[in-house]
Amino acid sequence: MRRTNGPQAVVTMQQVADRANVSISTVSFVVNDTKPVSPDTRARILEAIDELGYRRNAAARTLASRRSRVVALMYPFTEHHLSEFVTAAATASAALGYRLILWPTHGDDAASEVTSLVKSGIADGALLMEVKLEDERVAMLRDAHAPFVLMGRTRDTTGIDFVDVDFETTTAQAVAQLAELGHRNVALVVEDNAGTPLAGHAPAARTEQTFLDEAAARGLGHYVARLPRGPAAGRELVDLLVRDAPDTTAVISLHNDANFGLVNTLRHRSVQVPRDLSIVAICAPETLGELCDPPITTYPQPAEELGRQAAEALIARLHGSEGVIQQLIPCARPSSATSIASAPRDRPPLGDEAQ
Amino acid sequence: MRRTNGPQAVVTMQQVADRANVSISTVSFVVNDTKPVSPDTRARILEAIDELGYRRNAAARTLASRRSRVVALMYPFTEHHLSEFVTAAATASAALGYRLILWPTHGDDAASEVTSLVKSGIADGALLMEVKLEDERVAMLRDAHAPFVLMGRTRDTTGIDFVDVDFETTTAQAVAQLAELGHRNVALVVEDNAGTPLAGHAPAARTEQTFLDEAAARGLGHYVARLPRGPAAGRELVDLLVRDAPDTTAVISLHNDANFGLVNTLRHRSVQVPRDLSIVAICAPETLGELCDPPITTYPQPAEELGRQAAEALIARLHGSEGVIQQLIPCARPSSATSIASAPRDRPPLGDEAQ
DNA sequence: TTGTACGCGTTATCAA
DNA sequence: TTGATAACGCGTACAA
Repeated sequence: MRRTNGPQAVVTMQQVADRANVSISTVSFVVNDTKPVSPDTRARILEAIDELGYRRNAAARTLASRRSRVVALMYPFTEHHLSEFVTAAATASAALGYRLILWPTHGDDAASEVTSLVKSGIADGALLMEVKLEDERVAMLRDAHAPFVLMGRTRDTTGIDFVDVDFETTTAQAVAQLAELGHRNVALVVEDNAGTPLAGHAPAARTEQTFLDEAAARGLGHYVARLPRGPAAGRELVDLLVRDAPDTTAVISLHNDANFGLVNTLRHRSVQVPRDLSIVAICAPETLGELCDPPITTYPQPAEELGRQAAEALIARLHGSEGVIQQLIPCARPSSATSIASAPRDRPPLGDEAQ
Repeated sequence: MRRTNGPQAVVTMQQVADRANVSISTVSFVVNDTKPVSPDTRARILEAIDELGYRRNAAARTLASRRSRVVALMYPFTEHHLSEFVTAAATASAALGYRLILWPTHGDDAASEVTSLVKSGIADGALLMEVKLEDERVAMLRDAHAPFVLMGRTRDTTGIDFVDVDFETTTAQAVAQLAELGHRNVALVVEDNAGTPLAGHAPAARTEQTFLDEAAARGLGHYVARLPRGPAAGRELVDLLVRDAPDTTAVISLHNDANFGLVNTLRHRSVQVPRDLSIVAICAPETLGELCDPPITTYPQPAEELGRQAAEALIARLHGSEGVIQQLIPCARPSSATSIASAPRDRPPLGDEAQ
């Protein structure tokens, strides 16, 4: 950190060497543990380091070694909720001697951002958030021979390192769980990102596809609602169900905002959860379901795990590990089942309840 | 970014100079706009830069100029919700040519983290989150002559740059608003961080103090609940009110988790909001209130504003600006008032309602 | 086991 | 308006 002109000066390796009566390279060997050094010179050097408060200068190390020991986290700057996996990634990186730098990008200047990230030498590699099914950043980074790991997946993942939530497995589990409870008509709600910078993001698409496949395989009636973010989503979902899928007896939600409005609106319409309608949230923040009334059964997002594994994968790659790293992490099983129950018998269609 | 051994090589200033038939210094003058250069040599240089895809090397710039153009965001790594102001700070920094690096710290090794941040030269300055009333990081950074700006405030702010939410003004406004509606017994709920890494954090303490002062000045009965985070907080709050402050007719909440459980529990007890009890949330995420049922009137947190101003203040300081920067940002006024109303007349004490 | 010396890619000072 | 050149602090090949 730059100091305002004060008494403090930068302590250099040379000063440590002078104080310990050795050469600068010997200090380097000790500090980096790159060559054997006799016990007592090592001790003298460590003592000098301690007395002087010496720390290696990051820029000089980077310049000389051609490695910055920094990884960048690229994400669209419209994404406000940098949640737990950011911290997890930063913490894991720190544990491995790396630092995490935030790299917010506009949707439309991602190209130049990638270029400047790559060419400036600021970071050794990148973690990519909010990955789209077709993501231009991937080709750019690969062309630049820049190591990167996706937190997410593109459509074609051939030869690409990624760590992602296993939406497929989680969705299939949720559908199976509901089917076993006798539900015959299930609905899915996902975020609609069309027209936003997140358009084309993968989680909703993958979940929807798996949902349709699983429902079809089990002969279930199915309905998919795509709704924009925001507090109104839950109410809109109920309106859609009433109009287009009134026989629905179970809802799977990949739409965090909708959960609150959903249970609240159902209550106002005297639809009892889970007696009349089962609800299960997938890949939601762990505590979100408990804030609803009634609490919503949740397959919690593996946020910490995903952030940590992504950082560790990238750093392993930076350290020369070979082989493609492709890690899918399913959401944990719900810890409670308050909002799911057996399918109701002879329940009237949604919208026909006594109001 | 380091490249895996590939065809791409680092393009240096010297290569640009060679191609444009000028000296390396002239390239530097153009690139940094530090000295006037004749129009056509400038044009030749820019062309060469473009053709070669040249970018300044960050480490070399840092080493030579002794400025990294990086600012660090220090925060306790237990804080999972890096919300909007982190992105705001990162975006604002980027707009000014700086990068933001995440610096998660344990509670107990903050000392060594500060030291390494300062001495490594990785960052030019730091933004401090989750500031405590007595924060050891402040003295350390000042002793190291390292520029920093608090996102928050210590108890004694003499000569310290900070940007903070104006909890005092916001709290006073909320109390005044309720008093004008005739409320005579008001309660405050804040997060209890005793025993957590956030113990001693300032917002709760400042809000509580202002609340007590304002209530006393207006002759209002008052009650303060300090509750740990978590989904159970709202229910516990109601229990406390029933037991210790049953005449309360209005609640001010600086406890985001509690809001949901509060309205839900009141509903179950047939206490109507706002007819029987008014609720107002202060410094909460803008959309949080709308997710409750009924929606909670909210003084929204100035997250984006705070993050941006903090980053800009720090960078201004790095650019040599003089004078202490102390910026207090009040929360905006609520955009709706669905959960506040005139004080009820002759309402029975909480707990005595028909269940 | 330790020391010498060069190079990393810039910035900045001084001269031309 | 341009150019030469000395730092900046460290890593590392090579020499001793």
